[in-house]
Amino acid sequence: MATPTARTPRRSDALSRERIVHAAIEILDADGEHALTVRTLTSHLSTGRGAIYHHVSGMEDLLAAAADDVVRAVTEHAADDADPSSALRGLSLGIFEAVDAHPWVGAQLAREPFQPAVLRIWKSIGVQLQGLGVAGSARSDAGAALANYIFGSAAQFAAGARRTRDGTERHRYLEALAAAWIEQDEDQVVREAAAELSDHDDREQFLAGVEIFLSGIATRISWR
Amino acid sequence: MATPTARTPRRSDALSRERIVHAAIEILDADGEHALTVRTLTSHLSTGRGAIYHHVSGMEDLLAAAADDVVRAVTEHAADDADPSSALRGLSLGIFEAVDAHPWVGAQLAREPFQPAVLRIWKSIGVQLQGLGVAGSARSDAGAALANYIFGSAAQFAAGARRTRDGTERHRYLEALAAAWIEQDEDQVVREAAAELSDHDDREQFLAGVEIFLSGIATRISWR
DNA sequence: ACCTGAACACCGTTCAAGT
DNA sequence: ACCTGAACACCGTTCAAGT
Repeated sequence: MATPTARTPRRSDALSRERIVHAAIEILDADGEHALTVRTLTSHLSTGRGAIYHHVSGMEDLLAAAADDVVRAVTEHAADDADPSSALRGLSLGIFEAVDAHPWVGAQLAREPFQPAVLRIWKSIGVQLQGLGVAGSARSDAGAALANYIFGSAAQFAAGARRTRDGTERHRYLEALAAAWIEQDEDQVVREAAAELSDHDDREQFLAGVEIFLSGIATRISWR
Repeated sequence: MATPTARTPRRSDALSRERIVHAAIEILDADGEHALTVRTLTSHLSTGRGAIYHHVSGMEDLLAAAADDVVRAVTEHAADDADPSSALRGLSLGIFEAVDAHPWVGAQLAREPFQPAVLRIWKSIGVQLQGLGVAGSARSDAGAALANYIFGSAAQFAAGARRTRDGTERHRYLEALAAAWIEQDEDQVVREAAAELSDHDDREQFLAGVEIFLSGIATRISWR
């Protein structure tokens, strides 16, 4: 008996960890972190509530796997660059842009230190620091400094990106914030910071921080 | 008619924002972030569920106020130091120690960029950078770099502190983690990082990162 | 004004029952 | 083995009713 042609309609694919993680990323990207619940996920996948627990251990595992998917794409690219310093710049910027596109990743990276996505970033940084000739505990220290700077920045930017996805809304939001800030505290340092706030560029500021870090490392290497 | 003596038993003080925030800190310190719910809080205060909403706007406000209480104690101390660099070291270490004592603060600082505790830290850093002679957008950049490094570190350490409050448990945990890590990835960089992991000191590593940023900032000042 | 506690509209996870 | 969906044990917030 002849089997049906290749375009036999397979109305629902079997559930798998991969399909679940992709569905989670879709929901997170479309409607944000709050929107991902077991209920929205299983309805998106047209399946029963308990079904996902055959493939992921729970919500924590799912969020970690989703973030790892996004981060993997970045760290794989970063390995291309031959110069360690520019590889570190590229890696940092890649993570910044991934968080900009997927704000939930920023919050997730700060949540759990030993999740796969975080280990992946630590390793990428470590490889490049090795290329710079930093070794032993100096490498751990430098790696931790850059990684924690990236995670802290990612969490802060993510909160901003969540609130204001378009530019003009963002500008208005920051101006209102700066005004409220000055009203609360008249100190000159606060006033100047508020003035910088509404037209500063997150991306430029983030990269400036990476340069500060790289300068700091370079100084300390030359001390040895 | 004589009023009763001063030791008239007032069995329950009136509710206030301050009392609510203090009760929240007690619960957070004693049993961790998961333990703070409107139900545990109101039962701790022997009051009705809705009562707290007369004094705080909700859970987010409450957590932000609790973190601000802890951070305020640190930033007030940090202003004492006359030398800006050592004031920045002292401020950083103070926040590290506050997070060590109150791990929930680490998670909270990464959650929301414009909460009072975060603004307080930004301002303290800004004042000291002004003392170092850093001005304009260089000050924003340097301030953001150090602040985001502190926030990222705080979130990572907090997760560790949450898991392992005593030293031997911690050491065992890190050794198991290092072993799992090596098993998953045999790369030499990972192997070396794992070897550093189980006997590294979070506090020393954090302070090493502060030095890297201070070196980087100093280098860039001398460029101008 | 302040407080109460029931009601509302949700959560993540488990598990007996089905296929 | 994989999936279903009801049940369980929770959440934060609101609000009519009390004082």
